[in-house]
Amino acid sequence: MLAMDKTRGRPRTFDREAALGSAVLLFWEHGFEATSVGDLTQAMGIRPASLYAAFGDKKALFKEAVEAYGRTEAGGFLARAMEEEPTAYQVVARMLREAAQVYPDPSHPAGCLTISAATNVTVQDVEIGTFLRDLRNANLVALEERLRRGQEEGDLPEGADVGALASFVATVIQGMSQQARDGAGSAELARVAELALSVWPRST
Amino acid sequence: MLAMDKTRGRPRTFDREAALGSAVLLFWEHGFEATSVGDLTQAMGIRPASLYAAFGDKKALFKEAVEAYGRTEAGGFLARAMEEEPTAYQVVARMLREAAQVYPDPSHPAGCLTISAATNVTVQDVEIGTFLRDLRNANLVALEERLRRGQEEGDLPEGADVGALASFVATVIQGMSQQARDGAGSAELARVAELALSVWPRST
DNA sequence: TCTTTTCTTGAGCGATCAATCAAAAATTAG
DNA sequence: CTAATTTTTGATTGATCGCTCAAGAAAAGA
Repeated sequence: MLAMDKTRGRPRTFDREAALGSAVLLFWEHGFEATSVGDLTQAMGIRPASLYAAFGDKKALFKEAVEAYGRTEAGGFLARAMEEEPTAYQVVARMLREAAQVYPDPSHPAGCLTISAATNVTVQDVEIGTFLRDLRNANLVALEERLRRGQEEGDLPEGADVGALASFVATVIQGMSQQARDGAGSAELARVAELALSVWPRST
Repeated sequence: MLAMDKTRGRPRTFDREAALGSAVLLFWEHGFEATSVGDLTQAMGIRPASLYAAFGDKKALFKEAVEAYGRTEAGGFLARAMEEEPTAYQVVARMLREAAQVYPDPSHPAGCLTISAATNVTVQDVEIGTFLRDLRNANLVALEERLRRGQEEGDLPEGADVGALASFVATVIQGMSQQARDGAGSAELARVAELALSVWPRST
C-alpha cells in the first residue's frame, strides 16, 4: 500500500538543513534566477535528483530558503524588533540601527534576501517575484499595525500619520539594504539610521 | 579598402532610436538577465542579426539603453535637479518630490532602471552589475559634492554632516524606487518624501 | 550595367537551463 | 533470507539561452 514511512528505505546521505543553508546563501547573494540548479547542487554537495526529491523543484526550494532565511539572525531581526520592543519608537529605532549593523556584515551576503533576491524575474517566474513582494507588503502592514497600536498606547502622538511613518521606515530599510549591497559600511548606514530616526515624533 | 561609409550599402529598415526605446522599456521592467534577446528582437520588431549588427551584443545594448534612459524625462530628473536648483535644499527637495511623482507613474515601468535592472546577475554577467553599481555610487558622490558646494555657499550649516545627508537622500530615493515597484502610489511616496525632507538642517 | 557595401532573412550553432529517468545501493519489515 | 521502500548515481531530456553564418536584397560608386 501507500507507505509514507520516514524510517523505511535508504536514508538520506546529506544534512537537509545544511544543504538548505547553502541554498539560502546562494539565493541571498545572487537571487532566484541568477542561481542555477547546477550552482545549488554544487554548493549543497548533492546531485539534481537528490535536490528534487528532497525539496520539490527550484521554486519550492527557494520558498523554503526564504523561510529558513527568516529564522536566521540576519534575516529575522526586523520581526524580532516588532515582537520584543515595548514602544513604537523603540521598535523602529532597533530596526534601523540593527539594519545598519546587519546589512553590511561581511560574514554573510550583503543586504536583505527578501528585498533583493527576486528583483529581476522572467515572465514565467513572476510567481517568485510576487511571492517576495507580498511578503514585503505584509511586513509593511504589520509595521503599520504595530505603530497604530503604539499610537493607541500613547507612545505616538494622536496626530501622527502612522501610514506615512510606516512607509518611510520601510523605504529607508529597503534603501539601506540596497546601499549595503553597493558597498556602504555599518558606520555610514548608522548615520543614515540616526538621520531617519530624527524625524520621529517623540513624546520625551 | 576598409570602407566604414555610412551612406553606402543597404539602408537600415528600422528606426534605431525607436528600437533602443523598446529595449529601454524591457530592461526597465524586467532587468538585464530576465530580458532575453528573443524578448528584445520581438519588441524591437527586428531579427537577432540586425540587433547584433546595430548594437554589438546584449551587454552593449544594455549599456546604450542605460544612457538612453538617462536622457528620458523619467530617467534624468535627478541629474537635472542637481544642475538646475540653486541651493542644496532645493536640489534635494526637488529630487525627493519628483521621485514620488515619477517612480510610480503608470505611463512607464515603475521605479528607476539604474537601481533595479541589475540586482540579480549571474557570475558571467557581474560586469553589468558593477556597471550600474558604479553609476549609482558616482551619483552618490556627485550629490555629496553638490551638498558640499551648498555648504560652502552657506545654504547648509557648517556643522552639517554632508556625507551622511547624501547617503540618507540616496537611501531614501533607492527605497522609494523599490516601494514604487512594490505598488506604492505617488500620494504615499510624497508623504515619505516630506518626512525625509523634514530632517534637513534648513537655514530659513 | 557591374561591383562594392551594408543590411535582412532564415536557419541553426554550442552551451546551459530546469527537470527526469532507469538502475544501483542502502535501509526496514516480515 | 526475500520483499518493499527510499535515495543516490549517471546519463539525458526538451527548451531556451546568446549569438552567428550564408544567402539574398537594397542601396551607392564607377
